[in-house]
Amino acid sequence: MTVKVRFAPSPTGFLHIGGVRTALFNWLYARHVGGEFHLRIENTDTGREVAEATEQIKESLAWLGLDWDGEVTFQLDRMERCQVEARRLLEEGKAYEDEGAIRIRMPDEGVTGWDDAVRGRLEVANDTLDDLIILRSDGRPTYNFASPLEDWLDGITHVIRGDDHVSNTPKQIRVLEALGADIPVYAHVGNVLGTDGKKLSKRHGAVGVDEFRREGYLPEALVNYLALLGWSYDDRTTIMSRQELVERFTIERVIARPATFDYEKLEWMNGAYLRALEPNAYAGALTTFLGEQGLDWDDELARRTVPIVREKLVKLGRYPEYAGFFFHDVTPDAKLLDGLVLAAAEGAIASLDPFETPEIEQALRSLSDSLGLKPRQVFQSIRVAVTGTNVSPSLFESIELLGREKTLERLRSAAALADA
RNA sequence: GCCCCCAUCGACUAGCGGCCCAGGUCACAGCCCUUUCAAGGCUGCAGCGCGGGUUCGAAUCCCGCUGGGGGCACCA
Repeated sequence: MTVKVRFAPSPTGFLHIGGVRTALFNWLYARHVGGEFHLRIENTDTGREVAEATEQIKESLAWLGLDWDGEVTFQLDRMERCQVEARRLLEEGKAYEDEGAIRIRMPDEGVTGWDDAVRGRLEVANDTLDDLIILRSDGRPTYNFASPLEDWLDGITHVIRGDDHVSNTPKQIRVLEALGADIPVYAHVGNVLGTDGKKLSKRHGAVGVDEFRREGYLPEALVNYLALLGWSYDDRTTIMSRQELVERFTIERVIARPATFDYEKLEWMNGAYLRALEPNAYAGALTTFLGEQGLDWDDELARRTVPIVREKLVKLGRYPEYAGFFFHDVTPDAKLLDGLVLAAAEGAIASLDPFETPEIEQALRSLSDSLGLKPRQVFQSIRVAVTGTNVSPSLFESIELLGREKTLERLRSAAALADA
């Protein structure tokens, strides 16, 4: 039997990082076993802006590389089928009418249980189960009816979802039984928590996927990081490619406990991925990112900054402030400038030939000797003058790339600033 | 209030009765490299929530407590 899983977000907002983790686990499992991963939009509640949210969700998944099989389905499209099935249950005596709505009968004695793939045996006393409304008086199905019904129609074999659905599961199992459907395997993963220990939600700031994209995270890094939230391969492996993740992912190694999302570790991992990129791929990611940021910076120049920038950047979002001086004028802080040093530096490198890193370095080093100053004192003033900040990429290489003309120009105007 | 789930360093986790006076990663601290630094290298700090059992032996099994999370709609 082919494994079929689904990711079923409701289109009430943008895709959250917690939801993405759920989608990822489903996707990894499907790809691992060679099964299918379906995307279903649970829009039973005819909310506004459904289309926009749906597009956003699809775009986020696509960006992360979580491709789905077949067409995206919408719960709303199966409303009629839900009504047909509800009437059938009515006729079979498994459901009854109540104030215009239809309720399904739940057993009063015994327990409803299942073998959860991550939690083991779970059971709930049936007397805690109310007769669930499956069809509202206006004819629309409720979530706990439509969702399992669709799982059945789609032939879903494994339901991998968040912790918060545990209490829905016995209800859905009873619905499925009444329908005469097979019960899928359920796997309930611990929720992703914010730094405050609360379940991640819209109110927690930058948790939307598009937000991470805007900040310059690589999808590979985000995927790798998320995979490690509630799952692990062994006791020492941290960095894993998408392919390795697919090869190694099993539900058996998913744990039940909730996990706190840690931005710092994500940043570290993103930096690791960035540094591992081939220069060409790095340049591609960078220019694409800058384009998405609406920064109309010269692609060719951006490509040339890659070698001197890649070692230190943790996320692309830091690039504009770290390397922006290559693309626009700077306004250095006069307090950090030494007019004498700058004037001397201008003279020291004005006529260098070739105007390249080794020559520049040599010239500036002998300058600090002749001025009787420590290299850092000299270099720091020049750095501020040329890059506009005291934190920048390697100074000599930056000067080479910036070029003679611009460098001299900046040294000159900074010197003027310093004297003033 | 009722129901359910969870519980190892600050965070993510390994551990499925002896290999653990608990291993890895992030963070943090110190040192090194060095033209700054957000990078790199090395070293270090830090944990089995508490109390009872079971067992020759428990982070690992059982019970209770505490703590945290989730759910109790004609929401999804």
